[in-house]
Amino acid sequence: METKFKARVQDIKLDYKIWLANSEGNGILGDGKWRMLKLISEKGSLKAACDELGYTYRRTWGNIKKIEDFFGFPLLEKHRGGAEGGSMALTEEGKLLVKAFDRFHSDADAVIQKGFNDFLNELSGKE
Amino acid sequence: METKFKARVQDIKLDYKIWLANSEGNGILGDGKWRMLKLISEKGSLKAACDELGYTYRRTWGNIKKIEDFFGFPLLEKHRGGAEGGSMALTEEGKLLVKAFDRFHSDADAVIQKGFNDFLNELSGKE
DNA sequence: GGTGGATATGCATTTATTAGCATATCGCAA
DNA sequence: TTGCGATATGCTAATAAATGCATATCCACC
Repeated sequence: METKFKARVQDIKLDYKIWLANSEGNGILGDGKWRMLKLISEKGSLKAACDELGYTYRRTWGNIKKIEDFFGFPLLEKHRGGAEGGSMALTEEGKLLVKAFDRFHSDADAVIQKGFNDFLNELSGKE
Repeated sequence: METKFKARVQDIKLDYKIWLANSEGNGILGDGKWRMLKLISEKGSLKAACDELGYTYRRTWGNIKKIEDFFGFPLLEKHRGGAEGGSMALTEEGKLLVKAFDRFHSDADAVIQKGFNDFLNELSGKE
């Protein structure tokens, strides 16, 4: 049985976000900051990562501080000065956090994508 | 092997949102609006539902309009006037949409909760 | 035919987010 | 020892989002 939804189904996109929050419900680490951590690590530089993603250095720096304040230890080694001006790299803890979130996220991606397909089928009346 | 994260793990909460968007990426229907639709249906009234959830009538009305504009047909039957002042009830399409999103959401809830537990264990160094 | 209470909608105001500017610090290399 | 480029941080301006009025419309019931 077809439904009125069928005609619109191909225009429906799915989006979702997962994030960690503190006990007051304030966001600590989510998709955006996670991707940023990975890119900083890859580039070895906060500035370079911000330039690539189009984020402001100021804001991203504040985000990193929030995450580290929550955990109570640094996720990034920061180096100032030198020929290159400075650099950043993930600490061991930073690497572990990114790796764990990677796995979490890719598991969630798969399941949510499948659930979305089922959802669209159900809307269309295919079951 | 224990990690520095272990001491903070019990303070990490998980939150996530799933929503449908149009092709421009604008949000159409997400967790909040979905819950609101269900409550309107339950109460038979937009005003009563807003009062209960603490949302403003003005804003919620606009949200409903956005959803219906996207789909091109109504999800709610609206009645004005009468002894009670007016009422709302889900249309057949509205019921189908809520039901499909219900299933989608509960599937996602289960998997994400499990993924989060695994994530915390991984952070703690339990594997 | 007037009342009450909910739907319907515009608009001004307040509040929260984000962007952007300015400026200080650091340390290698020329 | 001076310059360069990135990290570090305060503060203000611009945007976006939500709130809060105000007001009109509708209609069963008395």
